[in-house]
Amino acid sequence: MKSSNTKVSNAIIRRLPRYRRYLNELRKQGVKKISSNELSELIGYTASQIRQDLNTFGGFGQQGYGYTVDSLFNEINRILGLDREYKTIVVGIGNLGQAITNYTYYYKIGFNIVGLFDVNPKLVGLSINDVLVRDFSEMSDFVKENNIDIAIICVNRENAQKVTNVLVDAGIEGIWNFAPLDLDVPEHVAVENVHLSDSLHTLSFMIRSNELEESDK
Amino acid sequence: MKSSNTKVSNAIIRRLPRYRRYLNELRKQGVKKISSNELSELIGYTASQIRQDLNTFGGFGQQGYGYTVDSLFNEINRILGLDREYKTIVVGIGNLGQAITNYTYYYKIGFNIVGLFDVNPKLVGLSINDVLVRDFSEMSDFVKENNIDIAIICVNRENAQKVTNVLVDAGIEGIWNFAPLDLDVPEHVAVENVHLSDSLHTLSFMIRSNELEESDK
DNA sequence: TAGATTGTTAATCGATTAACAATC
DNA sequence: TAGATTGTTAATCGATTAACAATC
Repeated sequence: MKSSNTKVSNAIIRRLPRYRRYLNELRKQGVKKISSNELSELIGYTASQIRQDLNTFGGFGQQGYGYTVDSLFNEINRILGLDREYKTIVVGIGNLGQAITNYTYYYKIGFNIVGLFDVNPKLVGLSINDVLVRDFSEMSDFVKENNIDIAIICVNRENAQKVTNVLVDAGIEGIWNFAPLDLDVPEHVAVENVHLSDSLHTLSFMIRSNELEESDK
Repeated sequence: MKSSNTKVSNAIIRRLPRYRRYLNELRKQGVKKISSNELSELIGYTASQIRQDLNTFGGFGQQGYGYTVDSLFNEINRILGLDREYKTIVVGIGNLGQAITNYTYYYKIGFNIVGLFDVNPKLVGLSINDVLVRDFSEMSDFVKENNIDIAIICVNRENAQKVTNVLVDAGIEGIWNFAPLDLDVPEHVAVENVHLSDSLHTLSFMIRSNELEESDK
């Protein structure tokens, strides 16, 4: 594996989880080996790009043979940091927060939801999947005392930066942000945005483009 | 506005909703005019890129003055296809489906949820925001009869392609896909994915990178 | 060994940035 | 008019693709 301080381009990072998804499927189907050409057919990236991408992190293949599905899958898991567990909290337990909590709880191995926080007294005291909803005022201490790695932000736009500041001060490592704004954080804190509005607007753009193309004919 | 068949790069498309978001904020704050330099400061793209991006669609500014916030906001709305309404259905009314339904209903003007579908008899017959949950078997006819534009797919991985095929046959224009796979659709159908797993794995990668960098010092 | 396929270098393509003429 | 700032062309940079030598 190459030096960790070689900055990996964003384009590659975005492709990694996709490689993982397809390799996982192949693995489940019992496929043992795959060549960059076969993978290309499946994923839709060029074989050349696949080889380039993988070689950013190391030589995982074997000339004349291809890649062993299982070991490549494991390598990518390791690259993605999925070979460990993350202590995770959710902030903002409204509709979306509850759904994301359940989603993460049931489907995301390694991301352990250990705390839920909200300001709404109607929610504080309730439990979701046996995890208690605590008052927001307790969050800072909780993050420090339990060495929380990741916070999932599901509060509204207006409060998201304030929540973020508290999390950063308490030593959070990563934020999965569902609030529709770009958070201001120091460099050592990772932020991944899920901007649902932006995504829906992108869909709208594509539909409009298709319609224009149709009417051009 | 330039010809609609000039293919707009994906990079630009992804930036458009972000322009919209910042312009909307400025508009709400009562800001009347803005230069590409000021906008650059705010959004974090270079002024040059902003001018390039906007000029892909037309000359919306005025030399020596800048851009009028209100009219630029309106132009971008139009470019994004947000100057119309979309008849929308949600397929798969589990936890995530319900959350997305509520989210879209309350926050997304123009995306009118007019139908909900599921196979679960416990859900069929219920209402969310006064919209009835119907059995999946009724979906195809419903889409045809009501000229549905957009379907939001919140079913599981296993059923997502099957659901998609029915939607495509019924004449859907766009799909907002929350299932963790890449759907196979004809070219005239727009698909926008929200791959929550991929997003979380990207966050994991970034956290790991930061940790490696830290330990390198 | 011969064939296959990777790993890697070189070429190409596209996107971003810089520069500046046009013009409000 | 002078100053400011866009719109647009040219230069640069980075990412993708092609080619092929290395090697299993």
